[in-house]
Amino acid sequence: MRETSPAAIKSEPEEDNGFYPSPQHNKTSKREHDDEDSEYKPKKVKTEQDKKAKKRKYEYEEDEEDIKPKKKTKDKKGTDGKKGKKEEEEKWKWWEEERSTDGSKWRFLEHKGPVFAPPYDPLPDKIKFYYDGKQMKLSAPAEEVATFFSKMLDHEYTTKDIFRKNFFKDWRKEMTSEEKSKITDLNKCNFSDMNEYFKAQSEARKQMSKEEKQKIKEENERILQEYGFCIMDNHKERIGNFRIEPPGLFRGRGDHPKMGMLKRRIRPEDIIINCSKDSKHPKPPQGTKWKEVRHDNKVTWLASWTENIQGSIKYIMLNPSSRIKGEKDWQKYETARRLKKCVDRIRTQYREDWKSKEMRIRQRAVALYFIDKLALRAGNEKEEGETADTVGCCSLRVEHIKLYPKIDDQEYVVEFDFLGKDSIRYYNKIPVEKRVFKNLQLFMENKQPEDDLFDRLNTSILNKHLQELMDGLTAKVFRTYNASITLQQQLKQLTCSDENIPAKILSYNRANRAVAILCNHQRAPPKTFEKSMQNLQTKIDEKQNQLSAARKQLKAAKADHKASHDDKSKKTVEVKRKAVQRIEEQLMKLQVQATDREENKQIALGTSKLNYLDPRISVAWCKKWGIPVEKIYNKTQREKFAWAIDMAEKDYEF
DNA sequence: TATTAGACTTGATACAATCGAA
DNA sequence: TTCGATTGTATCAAGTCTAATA
Repeated sequence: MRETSPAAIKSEPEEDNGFYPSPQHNKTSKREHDDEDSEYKPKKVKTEQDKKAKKRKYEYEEDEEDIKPKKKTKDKKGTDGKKGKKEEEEKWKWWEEERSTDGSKWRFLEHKGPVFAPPYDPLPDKIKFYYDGKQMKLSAPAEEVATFFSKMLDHEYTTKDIFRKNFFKDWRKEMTSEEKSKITDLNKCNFSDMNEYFKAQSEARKQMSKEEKQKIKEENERILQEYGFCIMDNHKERIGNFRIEPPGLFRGRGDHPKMGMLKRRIRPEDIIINCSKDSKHPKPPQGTKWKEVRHDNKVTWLASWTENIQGSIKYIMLNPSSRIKGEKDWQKYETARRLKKCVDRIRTQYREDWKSKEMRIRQRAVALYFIDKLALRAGNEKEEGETADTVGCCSLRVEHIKLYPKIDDQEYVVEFDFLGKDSIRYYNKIPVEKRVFKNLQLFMENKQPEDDLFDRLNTSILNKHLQELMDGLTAKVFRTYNASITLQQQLKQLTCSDENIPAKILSYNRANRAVAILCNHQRAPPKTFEKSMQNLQTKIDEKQNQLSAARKQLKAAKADHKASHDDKSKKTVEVKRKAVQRIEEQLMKLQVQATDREENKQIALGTSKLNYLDPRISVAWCKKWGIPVEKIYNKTQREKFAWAIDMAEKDYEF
C-alpha cells in the first residue's frame, strides 16, 4: 500500500502552462473539421474509417483458424514466426461488422467455468506457531488464516491497529473453541517461523532449475488453454480473469476500516455461471454444484460471485482484446468526440449558470467547471465507515479547499487538497475566474469544515443535467475528452519534424505525461529510483569526461594538421571530429533519458494510455512520423487497440 | 423519488519475465 | 552466465453509472 506523500505533486502554479483545457484554449475547436459522419452511433457504425472498411467488408465464415487461440504468438522467440504472423493477419476484425441493435451482448456463449484457488496445503509439522512463548498446533482452518497473516509480516499493514484488530476478530471465527479460549491476544502470537518458511519457499521457487520452471510454465499454459478462452458468437475469445480470487486478508487502500478482514474462500456453490442455453455448460468440480446457471445475454460476464468484505459482486469477464470490450472502448471515444463538437456551447452555458438565481444551478455549474478544467472525477456518495474517506468533485467538502483572494501575484486562487480514488492525494493550487471564486465563498458561508461544499448537488443530478446537454454525456466523458484532446494538442506542439525517432518518442512521452498530470495519475517513486538516477548520472559524467577528452584530441589533431597540412593529419581530424559528434549524441541521449526519468518519477503513464487516450490519435501520430507502433504500444496494448491500429490513418483527428 | 444492487471501467501495485551490463 | 534494473502482466480494489426496487 502506498502512503499519501506529503510532497505536493501539483504545487507549482506554472503547471497551468497551457495544456489544461481551459475555455480560452478551446475556442478554436468549432471551426475544426466537420466530421458529422464519423460520429459513433450506438446502433450502427458509421465512421469514415468504417465506410472504408465496409467496402472491403470481410465476410466472416466460421473456420477452425478463428477459434484457435492466439497460441503461437505467446511463444516467445517464435518457434514458428511465419505461422504467428499468418494468424496475426487472419485475426478477426470485429470492427468491420455490424453491431447488434437489440441490447443483447451475445447470441452464443460457451466456456469451461472458472479455475478455483488450490485447496489449503497444511504446513509441515516442523513449522511451529507459538503463543505466549509456547508452541501450539493449530487446527487446519485456524492455521490457514494464520498463514495469511504470517506472509504479510514484513508489510506495513500488519503494524496498523485496524488491520490487526480486524484480522484477529476474523481469525478467531475460524478457531476451534479450545483455540479461541487460549488465543486471546494477537501480540502474544509468534508467526515468525511460518514467515521464514514462506520466505524460504519463495526463495526455493526462484532457485528452481530451468526444467522445473519450464514444467510449471507448461502447466500454466495448459490451464490457460483449457479455461482461458470462451466461445462467443463463433469466435474464440480470451477471458480476462478466469481464476477465482484466492482467500486472504483484505488489503483496502488508504485508511480503510475493513483492512485485515478475512476474504473467504470461494467455492463452486458461490458461483453463478452465465452461458447460453444451447452451449456445453461448464462442469462444477467433482462433488460440487454451482449456485446457479443462467442464460442472460444482456450482460457480458461469464461467472460471478458475491465477495464477503463489502458484499459486492465480482465478475469474470473477457480480455480487453475481445470484441465486447473493444466495441465499448471505441464507443467511449466516439462519445468524447461528440463532446468535442458541443463543448463550447456547454462551457458558455455553465459560465452563464454561475450567475443563476438558483443556488443548485450555480453549484452544478461550478462543479462542472472543475470537472472540465481540472478533470476531476464525478464523486459519488459513499457509505460512511464502509470504505476509506475519499472524495471526488460532487462530494468535496469545505475542508478540502482553501480560498486565497490574492497570493503569489495571482488573484482568486483555489487550493485543493483531498484524497481521491485509491486515497491518492490531489493537491493543486489554481487561479479561477472571479465569479467562480465568489460563488465558492458563497457556498462555504456558515458551513463547518466537514460539510459538503456542493450541498445541493450529487452525481445523479449532475449527470441528469449532462444527459440533457448531450446524449450519452456523463461526468467521466470530460476526463476522456480532455485527456485525448490534450494528447492531440501536445503531440502537435511538441513533435519536431527534423528530430530523430528517440527524440520524437520523448515528445510522445511528454505529451502522455501532460495527460497523466492532468488526470493526477501518480505512482510511488520506484524503490530503486534514487539509485538508478545516480547510475545514470555517473554514466553522464563519464560521457562528459569522454567528450572533453575527445575534444582535446580533436583540437590537437587540428593543430597538427595546421602545421603539417598533409592528408594523413586531415583524415585524423575527420576521425576525431566524428568521434566528438558521436559522443555528443550519446551524451544527449543519456541526458534525455535522465530528464524523461526524472520527470516521470511520480507519474504513472499507463492508466491514461490504457483508459483515456483515444488510441487512434497515437496510431495516426505514428503513421504520420513513420514511427513503428511497437515503440508506443507493447503487445498487449496492440491487441487491445487492434481496432484503432487497423482503422486510423495518419490524418485522423480526434 | 431515493436507495440500492448490479455491471462495468479505472486504478495502483505486487510479482514475473525479460533485458542488458558486468 | 549472473544479477540488478526495467518492463510487462495479473490482481483485485475502488471508482462511475444505470437499472431495478421500494
